[in-house]
Amino acid sequence: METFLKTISALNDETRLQILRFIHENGEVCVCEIEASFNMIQSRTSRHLKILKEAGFLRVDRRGKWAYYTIRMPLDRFRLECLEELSYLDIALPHIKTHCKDAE
Amino acid sequence: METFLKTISALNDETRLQILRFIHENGEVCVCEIEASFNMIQSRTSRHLKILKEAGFLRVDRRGKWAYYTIRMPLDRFRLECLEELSYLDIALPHIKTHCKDAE
DNA sequence: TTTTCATATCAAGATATGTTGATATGAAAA
DNA sequence: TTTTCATATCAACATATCTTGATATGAAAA
Repeated sequence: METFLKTISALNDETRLQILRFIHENGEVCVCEIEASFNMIQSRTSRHLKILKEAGFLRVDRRGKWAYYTIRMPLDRFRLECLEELSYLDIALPHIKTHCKDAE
Repeated sequence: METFLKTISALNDETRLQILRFIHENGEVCVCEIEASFNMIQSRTSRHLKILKEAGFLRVDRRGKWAYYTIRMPLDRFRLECLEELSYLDIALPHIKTHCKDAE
């Protein structure tokens, strides 16, 4: 019950649905790429990623100064269904951009 | 997107998950039965049923003074998946009771 | 080392959602 | 008709969640 509610409440936000689908489509992305692509402030980006991670949708890989997020695999049946349903939705996603010094 | 969020947010509440599963298990129930079984005040019961109905999970059938709620059929794939996932959860459900005058 | 950069966390305010008690509606019983 | 009962809705308050700006952490660069 608790786990299910955590999964559901992670999906209960338009921004997170966009981020989740963005990662699903772009593969591994770092926080600064989401920040730049969505034009969102850093604390907000970080918070949403944390919620998606703790709900079991994402995993992080820290390399150097960066944190790379990907869809956690394997996903259980229900989360996979959610992701699939998400992929059918009419969501306007930004193109991937970056602003890390690293990339200049 | 809007529809998906409505579906998700309807599930984002422990009370509604209990009610949804209660109806799934008991078939057609009237508002007063939920009220009595869950020992909940009427306005609260009514509000949650409305949210579940507007999210596409339930349908109402009004007969005389009573309103009978059932799982809406057919359910689309995603809502069905949610319902199935719900059926696996460890949720303590009350036994069905009634308090309608009608039943005395 | 000190500085810089990417990310995480926290506190405060804004907004959304849930609960309750009171009232409205509408159908059947008296 | 008037009353009673089942249900719906509303207003007020309580609680949860989101957003922002400030600060903390930790790794690489200088």
